[in-house]
Amino acid sequence: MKKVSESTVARLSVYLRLLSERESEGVEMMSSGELAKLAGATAAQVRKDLSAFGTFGKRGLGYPVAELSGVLRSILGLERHWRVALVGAGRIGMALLGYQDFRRQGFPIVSAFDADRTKVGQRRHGVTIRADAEMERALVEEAIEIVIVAVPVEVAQEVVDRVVRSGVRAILNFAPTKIEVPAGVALKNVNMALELEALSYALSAGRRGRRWAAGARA
Amino acid sequence: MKKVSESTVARLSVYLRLLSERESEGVEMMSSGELAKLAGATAAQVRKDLSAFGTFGKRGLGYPVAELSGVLRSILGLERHWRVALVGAGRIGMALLGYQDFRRQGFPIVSAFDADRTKVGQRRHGVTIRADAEMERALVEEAIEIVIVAVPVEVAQEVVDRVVRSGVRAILNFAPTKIEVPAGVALKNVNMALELEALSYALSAGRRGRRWAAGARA
DNA sequence: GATTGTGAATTATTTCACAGCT
DNA sequence: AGCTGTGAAATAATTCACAATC
Repeated sequence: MKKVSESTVARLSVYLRLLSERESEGVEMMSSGELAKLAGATAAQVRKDLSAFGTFGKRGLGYPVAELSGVLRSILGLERHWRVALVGAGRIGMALLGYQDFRRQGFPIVSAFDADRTKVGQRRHGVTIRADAEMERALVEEAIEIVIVAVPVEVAQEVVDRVVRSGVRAILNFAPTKIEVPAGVALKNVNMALELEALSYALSAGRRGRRWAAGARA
Repeated sequence: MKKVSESTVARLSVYLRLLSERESEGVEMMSSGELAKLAGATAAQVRKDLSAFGTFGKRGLGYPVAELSGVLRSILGLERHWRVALVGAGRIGMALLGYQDFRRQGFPIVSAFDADRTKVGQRRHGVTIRADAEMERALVEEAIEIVIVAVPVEVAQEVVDRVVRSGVRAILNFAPTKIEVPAGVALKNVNMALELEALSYALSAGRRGRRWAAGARA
């Protein structure tokens, strides 16, 4: 089994989305070229990405759409649901709580916590917000597997440390700050400020007449 | 002027945040090593990143914090405010409207649009939501420079096309789909589903005993 | 003595190109 | 004939290592 880069994993998600669409349209086979075109990649890249996990295509024909969807779903661990908890029920947290797509895609938010007394006890989208102090116990008892951290920058690292100590091994962080996690814990960041700044750079660099990469990391 | 990769630009944002913090604490000089440690990079990388834009350090001493902050702010185009509009006032869009940090960081959302009749006319966080049909004209008249697209996947490309035709050259897309923009238009994506799937992959791969990159793209 | 700036070396990622199936 | 799977080649990103400078 080869080592797999983060960009490869990101592309697999994209491929899966496209394959699922086509599958529901009744398409049965798809070539690496077609898939690449839709995904904004090259045919060779599609094949290399897949080749890290096995050989799924039929030479001369392409890939069986339904089968490959299944394989990708399995590789990405999307055949099951993951129990997700939310820490921090501010504006972003609340919006995520209401975002039904997460549930549909296999990431139901089953618990939510906040340090703000006035928020505790409120029920939102089927989840009752509980006190921050109850977090550790609940994460363990409810077998939470992924935690979404949407707390202010100042407390983000501290909250992550507590989450990690509770045995959670996957964290999605929305706080715009560098978070440290021990090896064996997966961390992903969503940093909107960073993306806006990259746009600001592109606009400024453009005006200065410098060429820049119009980034398309999906 | 060397070409600058997207990851370099992302790191510049991180450096700037750290430098600003230290600056407010009264720190005057900082070495590439210190900065790297805080940023989760290497000293050489910090120096390489900066060297693409000029030479700002003093050998034997490090970098003057205040000066370098200023330089980075200038490089990233953060010395000015950018006029931002929001298209799509659903859960995510509304949350972004209320997110005061954007305003504070120089990205005030000055206009918002939605196709939903019932939302039009509502005032939220100082911005009145207007009809989708008014978008093109408003983007031009109000000299909007960055548009945040938070509409459903099905209409995202279409909305982006309209935005681009209105002369906007920077787009932050929240719809989890591949968006095409012409050269000269900067596009950044925030795709929470993708990040969750990467976490799912990491958890699954971990269980399978495969090593994986616990990605820390900030 | 410490730290920068930067070519050279290394490592990672992407693309090429073609033998091998269907 | 068409398309995959994959080594080899090309390109990109990162790290090394050291002369230059403060």
